[in-house]
Parts: sequence; C-alpha cells; structure tokens
Amino acid sequence: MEKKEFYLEVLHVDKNCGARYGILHTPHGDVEVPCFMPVGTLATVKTLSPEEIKSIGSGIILANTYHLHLRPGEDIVEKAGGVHKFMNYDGPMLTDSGGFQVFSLAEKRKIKEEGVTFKSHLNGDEIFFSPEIVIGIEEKIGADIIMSFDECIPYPATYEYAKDSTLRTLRWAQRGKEAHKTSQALFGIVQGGEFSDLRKMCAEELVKMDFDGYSIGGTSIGEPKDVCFKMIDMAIPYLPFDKPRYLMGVGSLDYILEGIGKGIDMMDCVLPTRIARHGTVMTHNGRVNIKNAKFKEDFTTLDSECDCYTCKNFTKAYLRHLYVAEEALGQRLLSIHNLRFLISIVEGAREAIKEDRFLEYKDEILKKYGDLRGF
RNA sequence: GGAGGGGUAGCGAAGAGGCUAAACGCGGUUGACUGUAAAUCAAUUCCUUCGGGUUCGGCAGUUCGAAUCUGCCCCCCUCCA
Repeated sequence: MEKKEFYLEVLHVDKNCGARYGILHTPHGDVEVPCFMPVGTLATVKTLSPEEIKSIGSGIILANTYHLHLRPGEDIVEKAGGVHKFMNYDGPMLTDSGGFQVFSLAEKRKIKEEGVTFKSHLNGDEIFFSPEIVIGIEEKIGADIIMSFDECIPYPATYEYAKDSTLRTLRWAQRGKEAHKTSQALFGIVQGGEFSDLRKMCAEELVKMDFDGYSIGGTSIGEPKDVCFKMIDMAIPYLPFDKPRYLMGVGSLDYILEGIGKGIDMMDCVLPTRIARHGTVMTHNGRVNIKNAKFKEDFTTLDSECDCYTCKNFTKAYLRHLYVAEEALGQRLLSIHNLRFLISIVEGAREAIKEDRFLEYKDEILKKYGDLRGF
C-alpha cells in the first residue's frame, strides 16, 4: 500500500438524532456509511464467491488475524500479494486483530502484560500474540483497515477486572500504534465493560493517541440489549466527529438500527451468514426456518419484497430441499439472502438519514419486522 | 433334504430374567446462533383425555416378574447336498 488515502467524509447528520451519512475512502474504493460488513474470517465470506459478495451490495468485508495466522499463515498471504489478491477480492477490507479470540477462546489462552499465549484450537501449538506481533501480521495480510490488539472483556465482569483489562488494552493500543509501519488505517478499540467512567477514559486516551478510526468493543457477547446500547452511549461523546466509528459484533436488525441512530458508521456480525448456514433466514415476513416441514411444498419465493438472487430465482420448497439434502448451494443461497436483506435495510437507513427521517425509518422497520428483533 | 445364524421402535443396531418404553447411530420434528473452535449445538421422536395404556415375528407356557427362559408355528440369511 503506497500513499495514505484513507479518510471519512461525513456528508450529512440527521437533524433529529446522531445518525450520519458519509463516504469512507479506502485504497480499495469508497464505502457508503453507515454500513454492515459481512464477516469473512478465513479470507472468505463462508460459502460466497467475491462476485456474490459484491452482488449483495456489501461495501467492505472483514477477515481475522488469528485465524489467518493459523492457516494459511500471513507469509503465504503476503507472498500471494496480500489478502485482496489472495482471495481475488478487490474491495475494501478490514482485519480484526484476534482480540475477540482472547474472549471466545478464553479456555485456550493466557493473558500477560506482554501479550496473549494461545493454544491453537487446531493442533495445540503455542501461539504468542503481542500488540506488535499482531500489527506485523496484519501488515502482511494487507487489509485496508487493521485493528489494534485488545481484550474483548467478557460480560459480566467486575469493575476491577474491567479496569485492569481496559488499561492493558490501552497500553497495547499504544504499543501497536508505535509498531505500525504501513499506511493501512489503524483503529483503536474502546473497552471498559459496562462502566461509564472506564469507557470514557478509554475513549479519551485512545483519541489522544490519534487513531484513524475507533471501535466500540466488548459488545454483542451475551449482555442484555440495554447494556449494549448504554455501552455505545458511554463512548460516542468522546469520539471525534470526523473519524469512523465501528461497533463490533453487531448484529441483528434492532441493534444495527440503534447503533446507526447513535452515530455508528460501521458494524459487522457473523449472524446473517451463520444462521443462513444453519437454515434460518430473515425476511420481510419475519424469521423463517427453511428446515420446517411446512415448506415442503411451498413453491413461493422466500421473500417477495427482496431483490436478491435467491429470492428472484428459487422457491422455498427448493431451498428446503437443498438444505435438507445438505447441498452446499442451499447454504450459499440462504447466505446471499440474509446478507442482502440486512444490507438493504442499511441502504434504506442511509437514504433516510440524508432526508432527516432516520428515526421514522427506524420505527417503521422495527414495527414492520418486530419479530426479527433479538436475532 | 441337511447344518448353522437371525427376526428389537420409521431404518440400522445394542440388550440375554426385575435398575428397560427399551443404549447408540441414522432418519423425522422443533429450537438456538451476535468483532466465526460453528455446514455447529440443543431438545424431542410408541399411544395418551398425562391417570395411564400397549410394545421387542406369532401363539401358548414357566416365573412374584419375560425383549430376555421353554414349546410349537411363521419368515429371512449363509453353507452343504
């Protein structure tokens, strides 16, 4: 990556709430925000080709540092010419740092000041991740945006635990920033658990370090909805207006809309792709489990209001057949639908923000798809 | 014709007198999934008015008690003629 060409252009803020519309400029193209980012942990949005990823209107996707380090290894990705060339995807990309794996693989790691020692979930190998090492791996992978190494604090956590962890995450952020050599955009991650003073402190300290963007982490890990929403409120006031704000691990329809209303620009979640692979889809008629026997002879489309490839071409009976027969196409078609469904809702949100009617839009969507809440 | 082996829930397959409405797998049904250890996991799967009722090829026995023991019958498989 040559010259720095990463910045957020905020074009409009809804007059009635914090929601904002803008363009995120990256070396691999512009992304309209707010946006939802499909998760492609192993340099693939599971079951989808790069063409399909683009066809669902996705502006940016993520991959994961921990998982790509384990296989194929960042050196191979680098030799391939970077992750974009490796996976033949030329759109904007972001790599998560492995901070989430500090949480999700808690039984297989030890945290120390220097960094985290993991026992590989694949073969038990010892893997050491320090903030500097993580940045080095992310530089080799070569995404447009890279994340600082952090600890995603579990919920619930005591104040003492959250404080110690957050202070360490801040030290790691500083160390990672100092180690960072490329022009890739580097984001800091606001932790602090559910404690407002810690969230505030963390946000303020990160802003002092001057990152290219800021994430709100430690969300969507099993905490009640109102706690998650408060965590967003605790950080947003301290984040700079002109830098992108990324709410990590969110998610479902209601969380996404709530985040957007509070001024979040980017979100990601495995939910739409995971539940699709497990047979569940979000539709304009509510939640549908394609496995259900009632769809055996249902020759109507999945969602008549959806413009995705799946809904334009296939019936529920066929999708159910594919799923039940464990044909890979079934999971792929359902993944296409779920991502397109969610992304089209976010597209609608962007249009609404431009016209200062985001709050009405949000109410309308939540009222219409009320039973999609809590996904 | 002779010699063996076997028939257990939708299917496959354990069980060899009470702890067995019957392990386990598949299939069926339902549900969960939030910076992906996840094409994974969980529940349920004889009938029931939830009191109970009826089951392990069939019938008849032995026993306080039988899928399990005995007799006869029916069916399937393998080998030999």
